[in-house]
Amino acid sequence: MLQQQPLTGNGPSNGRGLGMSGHPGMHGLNSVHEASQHRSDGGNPGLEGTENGHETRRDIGDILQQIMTITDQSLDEAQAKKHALNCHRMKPALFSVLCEIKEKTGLSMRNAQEDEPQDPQLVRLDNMLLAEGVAGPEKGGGAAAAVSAATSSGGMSPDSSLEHSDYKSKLSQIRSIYHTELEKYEQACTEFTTHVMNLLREQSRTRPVTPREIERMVAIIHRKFSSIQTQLKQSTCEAVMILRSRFLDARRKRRNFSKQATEVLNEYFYSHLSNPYPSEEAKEELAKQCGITVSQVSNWFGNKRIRYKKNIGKFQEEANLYAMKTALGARQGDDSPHTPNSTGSGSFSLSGSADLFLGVPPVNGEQSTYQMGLQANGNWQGRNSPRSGNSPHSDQSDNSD
DNA sequence: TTGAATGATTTGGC
DNA sequence: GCCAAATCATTCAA
Repeated sequence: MLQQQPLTGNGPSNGRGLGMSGHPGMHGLNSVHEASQHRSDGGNPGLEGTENGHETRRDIGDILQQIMTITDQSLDEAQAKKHALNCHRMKPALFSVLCEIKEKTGLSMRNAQEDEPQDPQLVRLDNMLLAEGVAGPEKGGGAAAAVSAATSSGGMSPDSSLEHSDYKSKLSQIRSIYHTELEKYEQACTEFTTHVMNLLREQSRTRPVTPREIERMVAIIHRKFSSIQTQLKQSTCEAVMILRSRFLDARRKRRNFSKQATEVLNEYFYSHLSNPYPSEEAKEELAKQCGITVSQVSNWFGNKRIRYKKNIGKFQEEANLYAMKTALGARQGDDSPHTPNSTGSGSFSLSGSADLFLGVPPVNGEQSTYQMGLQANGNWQGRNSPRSGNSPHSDQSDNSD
């Protein structure tokens, strides 16, 4: 992990005895040793406490000589020698020169690797986790997203609140695990970084370790831990996706409408059999009464029309039932003040109009499609095509089309 | 387990 | 954007 940079001899002291061409580490120091020996007037190691330049050079030669022989000594001797070297008065000067050389050569080699842009995949993962309410402040984002998704697809059934709380609790679990793991990684990263920094500081007593080098090392560690975090984020995203598909897929979670809701819809359908196309306003009203969405009302009428048309005979009994029921309601309405919800039809104009009795079979039991509101060509009465400009609703003045 | 019922989605026309 | 028609996917009763 820690690399001793080759000292190439491009430093400021090149040509003055500190040229370290071609060999990393101690080989470089060997060159220093040789060079200094050449320039130390045949230098005699061991001379100390001198005041002129010659003796200074002898000092350097002495230090280098001691460094070169330190590995040949026993551990105790080496420790003692190391201590002596650290206390040597020339040590700081030599050390700073080595640092300077290393800094220059190291920077030129590594500049290209730095300041790399943020990983776009990580950005996407972060955004997604934020949107799902897993990352960032807990504000019910996931649950809100769940509700929004379910509503937009028309899948909000009356008993969906239980499922949402289940979804919410599962999402909360994922969130909790994610944050615990993230915290663990961050803690491990901090601990490891501190450890490495301490090691480097310790090593800096015996080899040149620049602050820049420490910074770079910290950056490398952070990058490594960041890649682990990316994996964690990816797994979390997958878990959220699975959760979403399990809880929020409208098809998967289809629920039959309540009996009362079906009754309301059927009542409207059979009382408007000649033209079973509720206006936007009527759909909204029906949706309100049934506790479903407008799009669900549209779906229901779409399905009902097509299924009714395909098999009128099958729906005959149902049609009669609702026709009689509504007629009865209308008659009661004549006798007493009309109660909008008495038949489940709310404020609709279920006036026992002609539509109503189109569904009642003739006495002889025969039933024509015309009487059922369907023309021979398969179109509904008053509705030649979906794009007809006039309102298809015989008893509803509005037409949102 | 099976088949009918039913709500949702897709496709194509207008 | 709404609708018809076909289809899918799930629920539910036998």
